[in-house]
Order: sequence, then C-alpha cells, then structure tokens
Amino acid sequence: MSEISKAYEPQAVEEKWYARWLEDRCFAADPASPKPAYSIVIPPPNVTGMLTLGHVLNNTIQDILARRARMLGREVLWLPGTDHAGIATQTVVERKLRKEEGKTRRDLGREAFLERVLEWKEKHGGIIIAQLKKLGCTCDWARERFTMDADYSRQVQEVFVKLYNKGLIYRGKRMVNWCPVSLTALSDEEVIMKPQNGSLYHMKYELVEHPGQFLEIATTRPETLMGDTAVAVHPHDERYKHLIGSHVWRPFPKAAIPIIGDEHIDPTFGTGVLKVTPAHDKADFEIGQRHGLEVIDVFHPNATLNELAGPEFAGMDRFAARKAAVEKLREMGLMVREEPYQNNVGYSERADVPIEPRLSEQWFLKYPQVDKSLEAVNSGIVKFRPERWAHVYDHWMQNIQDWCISRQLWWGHRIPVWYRNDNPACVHVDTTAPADPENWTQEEDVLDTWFSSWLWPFATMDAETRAKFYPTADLVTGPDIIFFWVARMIMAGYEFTGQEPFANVFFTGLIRDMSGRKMSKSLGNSPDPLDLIAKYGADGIRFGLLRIAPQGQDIRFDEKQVEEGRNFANKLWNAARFRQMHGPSAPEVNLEGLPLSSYSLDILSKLQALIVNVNAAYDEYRFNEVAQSLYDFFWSEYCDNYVEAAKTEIFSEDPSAKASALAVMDFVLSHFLRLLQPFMPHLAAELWATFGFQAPQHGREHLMYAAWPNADLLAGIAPQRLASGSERAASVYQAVRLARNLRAEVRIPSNKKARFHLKPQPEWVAQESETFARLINAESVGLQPDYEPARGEPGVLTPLGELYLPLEGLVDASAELERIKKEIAKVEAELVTVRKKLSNSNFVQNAPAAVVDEHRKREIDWSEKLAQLQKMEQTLGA
RNA sequence: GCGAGCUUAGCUCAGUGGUAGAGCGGCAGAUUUACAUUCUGUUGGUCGGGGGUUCAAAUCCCUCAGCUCGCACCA
Repeated sequence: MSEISKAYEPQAVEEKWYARWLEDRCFAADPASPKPAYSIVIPPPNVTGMLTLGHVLNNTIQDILARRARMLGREVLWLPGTDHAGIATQTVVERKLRKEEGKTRRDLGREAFLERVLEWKEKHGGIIIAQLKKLGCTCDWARERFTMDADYSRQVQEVFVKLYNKGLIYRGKRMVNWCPVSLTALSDEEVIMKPQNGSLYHMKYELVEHPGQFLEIATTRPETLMGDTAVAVHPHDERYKHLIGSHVWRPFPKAAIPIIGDEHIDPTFGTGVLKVTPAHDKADFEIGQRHGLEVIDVFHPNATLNELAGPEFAGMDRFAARKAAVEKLREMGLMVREEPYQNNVGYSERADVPIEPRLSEQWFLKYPQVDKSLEAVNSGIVKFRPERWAHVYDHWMQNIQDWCISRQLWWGHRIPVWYRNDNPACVHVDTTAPADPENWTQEEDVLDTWFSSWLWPFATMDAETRAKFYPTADLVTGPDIIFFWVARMIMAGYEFTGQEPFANVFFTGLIRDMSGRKMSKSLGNSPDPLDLIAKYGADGIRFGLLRIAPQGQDIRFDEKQVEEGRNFANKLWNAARFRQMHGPSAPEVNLEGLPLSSYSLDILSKLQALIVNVNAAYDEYRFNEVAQSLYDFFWSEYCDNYVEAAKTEIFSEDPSAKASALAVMDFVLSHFLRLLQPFMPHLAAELWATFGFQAPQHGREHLMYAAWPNADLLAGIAPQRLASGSERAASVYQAVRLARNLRAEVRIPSNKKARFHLKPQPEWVAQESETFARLINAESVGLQPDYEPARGEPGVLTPLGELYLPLEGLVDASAELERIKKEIAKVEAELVTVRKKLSNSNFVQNAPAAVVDEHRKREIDWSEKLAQLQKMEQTLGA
C-alpha cells in the first residue's frame, strides 16, 4: 500500500469491489435463511430513464439501510426493477418515428409499433440499472423485475378482474382530463395547475324574448361558445332572476339557448352570468346534468375545432380559435371588453400542454380499503417519516375521487375486457380471451402505469420470497408521489395480501440547484451523477450528498459537497497509509491488559460514544447526522487529535508503548470501517482488506457481513480509567489550542520550534508534557512550579497551568497586557451571567439540581480563571 | 381559500428548554517525514420582526412579514 499513490483514486477500487461482490453473490437474498428478514423494494425508475441526483439520494439511502441490516445479522432483500412508464416511453418512440420515418403509430399498427417500443426498451432499458451498480447499490439483481414481465402482467390482469368482479371497476362516460398531445385520458394526479396570464372577455348575448336587450357574460374561453347550451345565473340574483326560463341567442352557430338558475353560480364574479358549455368544462357538465342540457362537443381529440363549431372554425387549433372567436364577436358588436386576467389552468404533467376536460368513455376504479389504509397511517402501523406527510396523505384519502385507470395508449397492460361483436354491451372480463375470439373485440385501452406499480411490493415476489420478505420494512421515496404510489400501494397491500406493504416510509427531500429551483432536464440545471462519480468517486458522492440531506428537507445541491465527500475519502486513505507505514495490523485486537495512554483511553471513549450516537441517529433515520458524526469523529478526533498525540508512542523507543498505540489504531479503524461501510462501501472494503481485518461473523468473508459494532465494546476497561484518561486528554488538547493561539498572537510561524515555560497545575502534567510539547511544536516545555515570568512576557492560562512564551528581545508589553485584558473582560462577562443566574432565587429553587450544580461549578471555574488572569495582569505591570 | 415547510455567520446548513455550532468562503501563517483532496490560527451571528409562557427560549405558544411547496378553485 505504501507504494500506492498518496491520493485515493476511487475508480479502480470501486470497480474492483463491485465486481467481487457480484462474483461472490453478496447481494443474494435467501428465502430459506434462518436469519430474520429485512426487505426493501426499490421505487422502480422508468425503464428508459437516466440516473438523476434524486435517484442517487434515494438509492444511496436504501443501500445504507440494506448494508447496515446485513451487518446487524439480517437476511436482506433489496429488490430492484423498473416500470414501463406508459406515456413517457410511448411518447419518446412516437416522436422518433415521426422524426425519422415521418410515420405515426397508427401507420405501423399496434403490433408493429409495440415491437418498436420493445426495441427502444432493449436499447435503453438497462442504462439506469447499470448506473445504480456504479453507485454501489446492493440490490439482488437476479430478482430484477419489470412491470411488463409476463408474470407481473398476469397479476395486473388478475387484479383488474378481481376488482371488476367486486364491482369496484366500472366503465362510464365521464368528464376526464384529456391530453390533446398524448391523446389519452389522465388521472387527476397527472394534472398540474399553473397560473396563466390570459384575458377575461366580456361579451353579450341578445335576449330572444326581448330583442335589442343583452345579457353580459364573462369568460376566459370564448372558443368554446359554439358548444354553449345555456347561460346560467344564481337563482336569487335580483338582477337576473326574472329572466330564468327565457332564452338568449348564442351568436354562432346561431341558436336560442335557455337561461337557467343554478346555485353554483357566484353572483359576485364577473357579471354573475356563466356561459354553460357542458362538453368542455367539468362544472358546466354537472350543471348540464342537473338541467338536462344538450352536450355539444366542438373539439376533435387533438383540441382542434370540429364541424359542430361551424365551417369557419373547423380544423382550427383551440388557441387560434380563441382569437378568431373574439374577432368575430367584435365584428358582430358583441364584444364588450377584454381585461387582463390571471387564472389557473390544468396542464398535462408529461406533455406540458393545457389539458382539455373531455367527455369520454373510460374505466374507473373505486378505491378499495380506503378506511383501513387511512387508519394504518394514522395509527402508526405504517409510519411516515417525517410525520407531517401523514397530513397530506390523510387529506387526499379523505377527499378521494374515483381513479381513471384507462389510457388511450398502446404501450402498457391492455385491459382484459372483450366486447361481443354483435352486442358490445355484452362483455367478457377475464385474464384469458374468450374461447371464440372471432366473435369478440378486445378493449383497445391500456391501464395507467400506476395501476401496475401499486402492486410492486408483492407482485415482484414469488410465494416463497413473499413468505420470508413480505411485508417489507422500509420504503424510501419522494413526497411527490404520495398519491401516485404510496397511498395506492397501501390500499393494494390490504386488498390483495391482507397486510400493509411496508412498516416505514421515509420521504427524502427534493434536490434543488443553488438558486432553489427544482432540478429538471429542461432547465439543464441537473448535473449528470455519472460525471460526478467519475470525478469524485461513488463513495464521495454518496457521502457528500447524504451529509447535507437533512430529514425530509429539500437540499440545495452544490458540487462542493461532493468534493468534500471525496476529500473525506482521501483523508481516510491517508490515515490508513500512516498506520500501514508502521507495521502490519492485527486481524483482531484485544484491549485487555494493554497499557493505554490517556489519548488512547480518550479516543476509545469517543469511539464508543460515536457508536451510540450513530445508532440513535439510525433509529430516527437521521442519515445526515450519521454522516456528520462519522466525519467529525474521524477527522477531528481521530486524525487531528489522536494520531498526532499518539506519535509520541509511535516514535518512542519503548516497543510496548508503540505496540499499544498501533493496537488502539487497529481497534479504532476496524470499528470505524464497519460504521463507515454503509456510506462509503468501496473504500471501506478496500481498507478492510488492506489491513486484513477479520469479518466472518455472519458467515461470509466480506466487510459488508461483519458484525455491526457493539456499543459496550469497552466493557473490559474500568469506567474511571476511561474517564480520567479522557479528562487528561481534554485538558491537553485544550491547552494545545491555547498555546497555538498564543504562538500565532506573537507571530511565531507554526513550523518554528519555540521554548515554553509551564507552571504545572494538575499533578500529572509531567507525564503528558512530552506529547504536549510535540503538539505545540515546542523545542521544550520547562516545568517550573515557581516560574516568574519576565515583565511583559506573553502567557496564557491553560488547564495544564500558566504557560509562558519567553521571547528574546522585543516584546510589546502593552500589546500583551491588552490581550490579557481582553481575556479578563470575556471571563468577567461570563461570571456576570452565571452569578446573575445563581443570585436569582427562582432559578435556584426551580431549576433541576443538576443544572444548578453545573452553574455553581461554572462560577468556581470562571472565578479561578479570573484570579489567575488578574495575577498575570499584575505581573505584566499593570 | 385550506394546509405544510422554511427564515441561525458572507454562502450551504446542523442545532426542539440550560455557556450559539459545522463545512465552505474570507483573512493570516505553514511544503512540520499520512494527507496542499493537507495543517495551524483567525474573522464572522441582538438565531426574520413583535408579543407571550418559563427561573431559563434559536428551541414552546400567539401574531406579523418574506420565501417555497402541496391541495382546492370563480367561469
């Protein structure tokens, strides 16, 4: 190892280890294992998708959970796979077809088109899976599933048939959200409301019964007026109620349409008169139903106008028609005015165009198990983290609407329904076609992709796997798919397995760019994670991202953070190099009977505290806290403090002292690498192997199967021994900080040896003075209990005693005095604060005894310090 | 309109009742034999405003403001 580069080079190491893990089948889950099960199903990414930073965050968390569970002795299943992403994938292939061959899918026909989609899938389908492997994910790849697998498809159809037979699935002509680009219905969840700057047009319709009199109407959509079949007013509206029952002229195509009264109308909005277009607005449709109005659809499916709109509009796009209709109204003298107006318009999530409310024949699902699913989250059977997302879930579940599950696409699960040719009302609903297929026609529509993904936690498992691993333990996903996926999975779990699909749902934050914008392809503000992996290593990006990913808060991504992850990896690498340079490591260390320095006792205590902290953080899914604890411990405690202090022993003439320090390093490193493994698996494995540490505790040789460190690992060392070691070490480290500061104040460069004098305070100072001297780069530290500093000699009060830095020649006594005075002022301020508290009888009476005692101790400490500082001040010649 | 979250150092963020923290940046110094992807020192905050509860508030409550995000929606 010492011949290897001074800097850690992750690429080769990461590839090597991933290949070895695969070769040794480290990720395989065994349903026959006697070990307790731990399982996660991956949120299936789109089969043709590419890895985003969101995926990196999400899957790293899953990997961390899976890796830790293995070390805790669980039989782990992390089940991977992809979904077929109906609209997204079909759209991509259609676009390609149009661009390269000038054809539509209908030119090819259903079967030939689906072959093209499959070709596309074969070509691009493996990419994201390969990318997850680069990240180090320990999915059981042999179990990779796809929502269009034959077996999975069969289960989707079975579920459809079951729900149909229960009467929960029905077909009906309803108003749905229609995407005029994808030419399919969408569920309510796939529609995004966006504010639009448009106009509110005031126009007037002539009263049929009172020629020459007009009714003024405000609308944002004049292009639909050709489909108006009524105008409506509030039944109690004094301005208009006398007109109810009479008629107005629809200007074009000219027709008399009734004036009706309906409670839905808000008299305070616009003119208080609503044009009613039942074919093109959800609310209007309902009004139409209540009043038995005619429904006139003036649009083609692609949102161009049809013949019913009149010959001059037929074939015109809806937005061109808006202008044309306004122009025509103007010509007819019916346009009163146009005012700027902002309203919300529903957009198709995928195609990003305004959806059209459209009346069409669709399949709907009345959600099953709603009450039970609500209760599961409310009672904590399924625990949401952070808990606040339970409110969002609750609200949606309480206001749940039937789910439009049919899509007018070809790429997806075709609905298992056949209509009899001679009588379409007669249907055959089954997972198999009718025995006389020539007499039947299968439903053209396919199912919403989410209608397959909601079965994911169990439809991906065979019976044996299910018996061992279902329900799963944790689900890790984004809060943006609570409705799309999480809620539906809970309902499906209860409906089809009788069990909740998972015990915990951990919602990650969204990753944003530095200006707080969501990362998206169109904005181009999303860095390619593969580039980052190439630059910083998978371990670097994993650690860097997790360290700044607080529980459920959005994350502002900065490449700097990944750089820090890489730097941390390098720090570990070099700490390991340092250890390797001083001899081979022991595969296992026994601390008992070992002479241990104060610093060793201290770092061991800190290691123990680290394990406790890390476990507590894991219990609450606080991954950033785990990462931060690991970082602080290793960089500050181990490298900055311990390794530097231990150099006294490492370079000493006493072989037993050296052996002790090296053994402690081995002990700390072997435990630390285990704690680190879930976050930085490749580097941890590499170093583990380099050191030759043993790991067979759970039956496999790899670090990832080593036992998770036990928090009582120091049981063999007396607690008071640990405590006194830590106390000494803390005093020395504190004194070192003060001494270095003193050096800097008097401008002695950090590489220049300096001579110090110390009036030792604790009786043990002599035993630590060598290390102290090393840490402050002292030529010598003279221990002189009755040292009398020269007038104006710079000094500082440390936990080890008064420390002086005699300087030959020029010393600015007044500057030195100034420094001490500043210090005194600080201490006095602290004393004022603490004394104020202690003199408050309410505080002394009401505060817990421990807090009061602590303040009393604080007062004594500050007082002593003040006394000494004042003495130093006097010496300086105040 | 309803709901949620956020507001702490120049920047990104930890910190949920008991002495305000980290990283980065800035500034100063150092190639001290593991590491310049480094080390040492240092600068920097009346914890968004106001009010309240409490012996004690960044932390709990109320209120206001700003910024995000859901849900609903008047044409």
